[in-house]
Amino acid sequence: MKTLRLNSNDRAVLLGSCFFGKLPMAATNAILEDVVVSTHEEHDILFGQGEPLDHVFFVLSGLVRLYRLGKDGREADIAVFPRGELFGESAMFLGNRATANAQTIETTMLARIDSRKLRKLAEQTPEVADALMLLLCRHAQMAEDCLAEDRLLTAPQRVASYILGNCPDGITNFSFRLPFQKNVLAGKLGLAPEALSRAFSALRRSGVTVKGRVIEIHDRQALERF
Amino acid sequence: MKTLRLNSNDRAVLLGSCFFGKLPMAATNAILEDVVVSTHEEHDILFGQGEPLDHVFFVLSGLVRLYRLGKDGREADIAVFPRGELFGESAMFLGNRATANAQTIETTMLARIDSRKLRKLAEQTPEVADALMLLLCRHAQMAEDCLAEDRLLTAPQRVASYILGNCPDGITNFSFRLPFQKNVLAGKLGLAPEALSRAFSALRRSGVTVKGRVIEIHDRQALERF
DNA sequence: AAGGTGGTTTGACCTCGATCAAATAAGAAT
DNA sequence: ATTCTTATTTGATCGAGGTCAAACCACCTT
Repeated sequence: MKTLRLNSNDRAVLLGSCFFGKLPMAATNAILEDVVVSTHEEHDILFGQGEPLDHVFFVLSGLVRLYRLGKDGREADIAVFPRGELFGESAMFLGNRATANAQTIETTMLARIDSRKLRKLAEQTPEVADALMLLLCRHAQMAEDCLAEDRLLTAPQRVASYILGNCPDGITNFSFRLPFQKNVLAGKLGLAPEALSRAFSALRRSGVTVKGRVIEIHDRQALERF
Repeated sequence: MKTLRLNSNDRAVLLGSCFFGKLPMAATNAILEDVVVSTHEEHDILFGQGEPLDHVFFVLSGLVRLYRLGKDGREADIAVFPRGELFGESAMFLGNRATANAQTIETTMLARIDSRKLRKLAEQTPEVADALMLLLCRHAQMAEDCLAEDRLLTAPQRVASYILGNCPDGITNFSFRLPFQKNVLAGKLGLAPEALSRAFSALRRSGVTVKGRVIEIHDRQALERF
């Protein structure tokens, strides 16, 4: 891990992100003032569950996985964060202890924001507090969505739902590229890689074609019915 | 459903709760000023997923279940809220639309707080914003915990974990009464009632006795190892 | 081209928990 | 207490998905 300073491309990513995009310039500048940038190899461990954690992380590039460990060493993914996402914010409200493990999935650049400072800023600036509340809310929704899908849908249905979530409404014919390895998608959906593979082949009958990382949809309706 | 005004017992529950307990008196009073109380039969539907929702709910007494519906009509519980808990806050940040269905599990009294007002108050009062952030964070954690348990633990392990969550640390011999029907516990743990029953009987071998709603633990260690 | 290396797929098997059906138990009402 | 109704338990069966092993494939290096 090497630490650097923000370059102009980093600034663009930050300013274009969902969190910073809505903040007043003054607040953004105050936060960015003493941000630290760090680069990580793939599979770097960023922090572990229960460890002290006094920053919030912003993904400048790459991919990060949040997960919990079972007693037997098995891992359960809680969330995956691509570029432009902020994570680790819950530690800020829970005694500065991480509530999960975090690991980079690929080479990644992160901006670290001091949580004490962010929190103080939230106290003084309603917009910052509001952005934080929205962030927390979105993360809660992500977890609830996952939970509901795990409980209500079969593996092929979860995959169909993921595909549809990447397909603009009203379009029947569509194709896109997975933003990560199938490996990772499997984890995110709570499946073993084998199960994901079988789910894809089950969806082939509903007009889904998979070539490497590229997914093609030929019949949106069929997918929605699945 | 009948609507009433706050009586003194209601006030006590509100003031003693986790959310209101930490607020400055002025803020609490401002919120309570135009709270509306409603009473509900068991199994009353409070709101449905996607419907407009412009309050936040506080449970004065009774029990409320938050759940999502599958295409086939099956239900997946997201959370269960006993007396003293606040719920429905996420709608406030997501366009005033409910993100799940809510139903009373038993006869229930609710206090309804106008979300516009609460939000305005959060803007003006850092303590209110802070309490809201903590609430959102706790709800996110609940969902993440559930998700991780679903993915990492078997049914008996999840039940063991639930029991341990109700047992003070360091005590080996302990007994408590379930705060709701087994039915409800099953839903909360993402199990069919039959599976919960079988899980209990599997735990009998680890020193857990179940008589009606009363759970007895004779060997905490054994339960933790399970 | 040959050989690695690691991701993905396929096959075989097995376990967990859902489901359906039936038996019991536990409350509630009379 | 007796009866009625609603939980809970138990039994039997079945299917989804995990696991292990092996085949396959793609991409990279030499």
